[in-house]
Amino acid sequence: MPNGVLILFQGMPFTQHLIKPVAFFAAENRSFTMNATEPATLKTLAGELGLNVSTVSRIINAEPGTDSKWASPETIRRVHELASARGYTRNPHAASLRTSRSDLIGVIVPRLQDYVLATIYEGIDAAAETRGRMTVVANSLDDPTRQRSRTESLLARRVDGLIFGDAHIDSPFLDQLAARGVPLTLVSRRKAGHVSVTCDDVTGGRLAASHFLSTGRRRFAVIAGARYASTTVDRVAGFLDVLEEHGIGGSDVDVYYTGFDAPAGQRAVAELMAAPVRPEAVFAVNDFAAIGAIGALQKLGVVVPEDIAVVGYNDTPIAEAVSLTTVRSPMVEMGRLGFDKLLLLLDKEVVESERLPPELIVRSTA
Amino acid sequence: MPNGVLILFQGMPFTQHLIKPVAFFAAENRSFTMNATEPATLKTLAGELGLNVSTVSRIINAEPGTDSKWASPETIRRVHELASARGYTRNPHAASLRTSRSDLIGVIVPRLQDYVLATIYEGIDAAAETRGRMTVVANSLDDPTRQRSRTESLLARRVDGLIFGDAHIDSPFLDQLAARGVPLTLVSRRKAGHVSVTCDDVTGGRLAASHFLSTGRRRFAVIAGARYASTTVDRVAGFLDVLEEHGIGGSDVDVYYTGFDAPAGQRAVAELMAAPVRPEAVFAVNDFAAIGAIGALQKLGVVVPEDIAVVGYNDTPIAEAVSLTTVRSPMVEMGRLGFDKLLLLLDKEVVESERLPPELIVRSTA
DNA sequence: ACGTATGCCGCAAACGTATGCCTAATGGTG
DNA sequence: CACCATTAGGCATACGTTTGCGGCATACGT
Repeated sequence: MPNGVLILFQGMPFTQHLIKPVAFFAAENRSFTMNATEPATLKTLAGELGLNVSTVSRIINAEPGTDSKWASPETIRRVHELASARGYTRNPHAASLRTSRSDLIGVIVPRLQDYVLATIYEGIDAAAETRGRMTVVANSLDDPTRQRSRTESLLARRVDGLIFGDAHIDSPFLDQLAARGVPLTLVSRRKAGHVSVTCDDVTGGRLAASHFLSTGRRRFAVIAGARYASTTVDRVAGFLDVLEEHGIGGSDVDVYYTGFDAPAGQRAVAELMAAPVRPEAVFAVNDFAAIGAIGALQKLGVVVPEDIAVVGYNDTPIAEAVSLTTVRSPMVEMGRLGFDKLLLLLDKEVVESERLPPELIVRSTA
Repeated sequence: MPNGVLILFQGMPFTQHLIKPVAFFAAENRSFTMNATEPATLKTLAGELGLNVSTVSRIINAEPGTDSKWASPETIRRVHELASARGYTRNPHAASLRTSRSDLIGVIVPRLQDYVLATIYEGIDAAAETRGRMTVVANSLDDPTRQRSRTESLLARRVDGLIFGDAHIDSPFLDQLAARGVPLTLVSRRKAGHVSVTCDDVTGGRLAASHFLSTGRRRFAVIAGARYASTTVDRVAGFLDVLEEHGIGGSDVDVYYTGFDAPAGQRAVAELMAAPVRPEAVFAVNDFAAIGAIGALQKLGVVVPEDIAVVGYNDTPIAEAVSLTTVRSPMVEMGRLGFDKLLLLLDKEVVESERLPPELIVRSTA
């Protein structure tokens, strides 16, 4: 048998994904013929090295920086060398069982199909990746029953904490969860009594209104989402505030609570064009609703922005593509911060909510 | 102390999420004062019931249908009753450690921001939910390095199998993975040698071409995505096939490999309008690219479809909103089937790839 | 009456890791 | 030389499940 030959294993049973190509050593009368069909564990490493599992465990878990006083530099080198040669990866289930920490974070969003939430989730996941955590995401569809059931199944998987992107401003669900001691943070939507990272949506609504006023519009419609979302409530409130400050209100502004997607925008247009008097400007609390609205308006022969101006919200790529004037919200950043704050919460630190500033992006629809 | 009083615990330490409200029983001289700060385990249940953990385990794991011969009906009732009273949920880490199965499925997609992949993932997750599995998703951004690293970290978490939505038709990565014995299936994109569930993209391309021909167009452009994606390759191939069958080719059709999103559509238009002669019809292999293209065309004063007709692909909601003619692909179904086939694979069954039929949806852009 | 089948359940050993507590040898100090 | 601190590890247990292998009754067949 040749010395130090590299043998590649193929077509191994599926439980052995983690085995990497392994070098056999056949020296003199002594040869290690470790059972290559078994994935490397602390025990197998320790056995080969003539060490105790506890020693190997401590060496492997030591911070790379800290000069651990648990072993000699030589031993540490040998351990790391063999570990990487055998392709050792810690069994997270065993570790979690021992430590009762899973390093898993659950994320619940209304729907990943929604670009906004998908982007926020990317921010969460990016932050998790840098911190060595993994995330598990679930769609609640904003349905209270599903919110509960998906939450319970994530907890049953022993996630360390939860991030909600689907908070309902009027539901006791999150309060009950917090009372049970579940660490959680909120992103995108806020709710009193919980740590949240949101866009400053009141300001966002104000930006839209101010822009319309500065271009001389006087009659308005708002295409709003669901009433239970703080995003809807705050954006509408900010918008109406500014109008009121300029003495506009009452019959000069109509709010349509339809939804956050393109079809919702179409439905809203169908409604508002049926009203006795047309608005001169439409504020949609979501880009997709805005685009749906614009599509419907154009189909009716309405020219945007000459006849009716439109402003959206979030500044998704599609907004840029169709040249939609919109309010930019920091989606990725909300996700990142939402995750970071949850981590602080898990460390028993005190954490405050945060509202990130929006920015008006003027393009050609308003 | 009152009898059978219901006590609600609030503000418990965060490790105890799973404890549900617990009923204390104080009867005569005997009173269970179980340690309410500890989550229920098989041991605590068994202790309270005077049974052995193995018995409780077998009862709890028995299929609800099968009349297990492991315990008397009365005992089974008592176990289930106490389990639900204590809010018992199995510790999945302990179970996985024992069985070396995690019931976790890893999913890797180019990017969840992409509506198409997000929808496919929803199909996967929906299927997983009905089978009692959980999924973990990661973005690869179609970057080979990230594909590998995200795959390895999912494997390190001991997923039972993987579903890829980002297969590169020319990369050996998946082959290497399969050779290591990792069970996997592909969705959206196919690759020779692996089980995949895709849309019949060749047919989809043919549908688009036939439609253009039937409305009298003779000069074409294709906005294609990345060359490494089978979706690009197949859709373009089907499109060109039909043209060739009608004697069209060569300088009468240009293919622009830009990307799958709206900005890619804009870039492609910038290129194709700079060419010496304009196309009469544009086939975009993705709705978002199509919308980006339409936006760019309109900005240049080109009227769609009179000057240039446009057909997209996938039939996303935004297509309906802007009245885009497109080829519908069964996204959710692809996800579902991709998951189901992986489960079959895990059961060592033989599984075949599948191509689902597309459908042309004619609206007003072509 | 005796052997066997069945119903009902317990014993004990893993799975792989983390961690509190020991120990043995070495080096330094007074 | 006696004593103590440091270095370099080992021992043992617990985390919560699952599962092969019994074991003891009672019922049943001959």
